[in-house]
Amino acid sequence: MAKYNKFNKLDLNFYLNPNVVEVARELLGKIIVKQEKGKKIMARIVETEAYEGAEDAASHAYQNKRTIRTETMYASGGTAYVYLCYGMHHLFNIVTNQKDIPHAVLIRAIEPLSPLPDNHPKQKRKTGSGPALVTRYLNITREHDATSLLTDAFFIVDDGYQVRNIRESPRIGVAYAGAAALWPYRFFIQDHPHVTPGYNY
DNA sequence: GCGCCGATTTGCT
DNA sequence: GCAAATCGGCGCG
Repeated sequence: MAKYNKFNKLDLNFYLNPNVVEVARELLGKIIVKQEKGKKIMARIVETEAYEGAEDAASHAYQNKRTIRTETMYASGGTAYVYLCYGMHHLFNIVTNQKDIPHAVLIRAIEPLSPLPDNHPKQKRKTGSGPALVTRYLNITREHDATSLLTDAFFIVDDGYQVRNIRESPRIGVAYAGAAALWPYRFFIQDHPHVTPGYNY
């Protein structure tokens, strides 16, 4: 008899994968679950980007650079890396690979699976259709930086959803990164309505 | 519908 | 001082 596998939490082994590009692709279709103060919010991942640490000029950890901000990238796989972008937006990344190898996957867009709270700020774009809108919907802030994704409060599950049309492209907003700016490290579900506007091709 | 630009912290020169 | 893994408001015509 087949085991009923409907909400299978991703485990440490998933996050320790040494190939961060593969992890970025595999995260498409997975569900982020966050439970805090009695509220549960779920969202399906529809767009990601891989950041390949020391060898990647687009990464905060290029050439193994260490700062207060990026120290979290050197944690073990399965850790959340949340940082402030442009002085006002929180961006959520998932650290991968083993400790001291600063690989991470940026969650660029999600499809909301829970209702919006009454106090959700009104916005122009679709809910979750950009990296800062992902953290706004899920209430992810720097308080979650360096926290584990293997707890019961904040984790990712595979519900068996099969992603049909995966597309790839260069990453967004990293034109300064020389040759790395052209690497096909961005993955998204083709024609999904919550992918970053203007980049669904 | 598009392009310009401001917001506002972090990190490097 | 300036640019950054961004977003939304404004002016244009």
